[in-house]
Parts: sequence; C-alpha cells; structure tokens
Amino acid sequence: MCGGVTRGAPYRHFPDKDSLLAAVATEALDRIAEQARAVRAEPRASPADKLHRALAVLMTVGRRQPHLYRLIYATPAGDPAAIHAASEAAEHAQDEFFAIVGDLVGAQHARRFAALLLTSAHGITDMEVNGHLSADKWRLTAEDLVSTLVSMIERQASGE
Amino acid sequence: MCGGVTRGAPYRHFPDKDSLLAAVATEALDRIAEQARAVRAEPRASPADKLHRALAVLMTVGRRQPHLYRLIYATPAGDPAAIHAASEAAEHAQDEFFAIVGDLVGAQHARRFAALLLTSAHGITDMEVNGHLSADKWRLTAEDLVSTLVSMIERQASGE
DNA sequence: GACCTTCAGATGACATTGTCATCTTAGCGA
DNA sequence: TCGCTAAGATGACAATGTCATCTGAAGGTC
Repeated sequence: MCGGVTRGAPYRHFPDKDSLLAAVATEALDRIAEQARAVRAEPRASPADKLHRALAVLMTVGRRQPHLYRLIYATPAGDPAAIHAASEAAEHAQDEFFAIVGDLVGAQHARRFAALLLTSAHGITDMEVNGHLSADKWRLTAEDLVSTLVSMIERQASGE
Repeated sequence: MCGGVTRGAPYRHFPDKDSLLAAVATEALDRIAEQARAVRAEPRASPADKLHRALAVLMTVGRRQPHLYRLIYATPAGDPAAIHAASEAAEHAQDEFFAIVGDLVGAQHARRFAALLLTSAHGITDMEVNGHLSADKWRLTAEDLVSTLVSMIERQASGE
C-alpha cells in the first residue's frame, strides 16, 4: 500500500518528507488564495457576504480535509526552499483575505481586523475539527461564532 | 536516551502512546483550570483584567511549551478512558474561562463570547507559535489581537 | 528467615517507517 | 545501435511503537 509506488520513490523529487508535505501545503494554500480571489471578484455580493464566503472556504478545508488543514497551519518544516515557498503561499492567501476585509471595514481598520479574523477563524475551525467545541456545552456552531465576530467588527468599524 | 528508563517501560502504565499523551494533556489542562480559577479568585483585579490574565495563561503555555500546547488542542486519542479524562479536563478548564467571561459581560452574553474568546485566543496563539502571524506583515502581537477582541466584546456587551 | 506473590522495569523481538545507496530500465538523443 | 538520464525498485539501516518474556526488588505469610 504505497499508492502505486515504493516508499523511497518520492525521495527522487523531495529531499525529505517534510519538504514534500510543505509542497502539498503550498499547493493547498495556492488553491485557497485562488478561491478567495474568486470570491472577492464576485460582482453581486456584498463585502460582508464575500468575507463570510472567504472564511467558509477555510472552514470547509478544515472539515473536509482535516489532515490537509492541519498541514497548512502546522509549523512549516523541510528544506529552506520548501519552507519559503509555503510561507510565500500563506502570505498570498492572507493578502486575499486582507483585501476582502479591507473592502468591508476600510483601510484604516483592515490590518487589525483581518489579522483578528484570520486567527479567530482558524481557532474556531481548529477547535471544531478537533472536537474541542462541544456542541452540547456551547450550543454554538463555528458559523455562529464567525458571524458574531464579523458583525462585531462591522459595527466597530462603521460606528467609530 | 530514554529518560532513564527503557522504551517499553511506559507500557506498564498506559495501553499505548496516545493514552500516555492524553494523560499528559489532561494534567496540563488541570493545571490550566487551576490557574484560571486562581485568577478569577483574585480580589483586587477588574473582570477585564482577570480575563486578560486568564487568556495570558493559555498563551504562555503556547509560547513556553509549544509541544504541550499542541497536545492539548490536538484531537484526543488513545483508549476511551484516557480520551474521556482529557475531555473532562478540557471542559473544566473551559468552565473557568466561561465564568470569568460571565463576570465581565453578564450571563446572557457569556456563552457566545466565552466561546468566541476561547477559540480566538487559541487561533491567535496557534498561529503565532507556528510562525503564521508574521510580525513583519501584520505588525500586531498576539496581545494586540486579544486586546482588540476583548475591548470589542466589552463594548458590545455593555452597549446593548 | 525461607517462601511466595506481585509489580515495575529490562531485554529482545517484530513491524512500521523515514532515509539512502545501489541497481534497473524505459525513453530518448547521437 | 549505443549510451545517457531520470525515475522507480530493491534492499539495507536506524528509529520507534508495541509486546511477550524474563528479572529483581518489596512486601506479606508461614
């Protein structure tokens, strides 16, 4: 059971396992950035709606490909080139979210709120995926939490 | 290099590696709950201050014992008893935070905001620990983000 | 004190897995 | 046709999770 090839075959293409996984993460991040860009480009969606959809992209990865999701958010490892590529891809993806948040809250608040949204959405997704967000105890879904946060940020950004 | 004992010795006490790690996580969660309880019991600290300190407990674990931190937030594994114990401990720790948040925002908002704070604080810490919160790009510390969120929640809870 | 039980650690074995040196071979250009 | 090259196969080795078995120390019984 080696996916059709031998255990050692990948070492022809990657210096070690971590670098291979970093490459997988890089590709995933590129896809996420691409999807976020597509969301941002939608003509007939409100900025808030776009933000929700973009965050939903992340949460969907967490739910449907939890291993990939953990890979994306793990400390990048492997050879420096692989690490660098992964960090680049992560930054590009973050830039897309940053832009979407900026469209919603304006440039002055974008940095702070984009960072808060990205980190919070990750925490929410991660805890849900790992079973630390007991539906029984909290009676809140990941979407509830994201909505709460987005609404608060909208109010905050427009109110003052 | 086996910490003074042989590789197989722990199997006298735990059915498998995951169960041992779950027990380690359980103890850590108990300590965290204990610290949170102590913070809550401080007589001369404001509710907001207590919340900040309680969240700082979590962030400190992330920074000083990143492996332990990941263990705590990983999907619990091992034999059912170990998993159950870890889940219990996690719930107790969450209960302490829940109470502290309740002291700050009142009972009606406690559930929602406590869940948001716990998940967000985890996301912030996790991304910082794993190097996904580029200080260079965002120019924000984990503390900045937590403060932003706590302030927003305070305003939200008192304002309406 | 001799004897026995028990439990924790040691030992040695086995399977899995990350890694690598070496071998093989399909494909391709000279 | 010859020979190079790149990619996979093979076989080896080390680390590690796991377990069956052995050993020895501690304590209880007669």
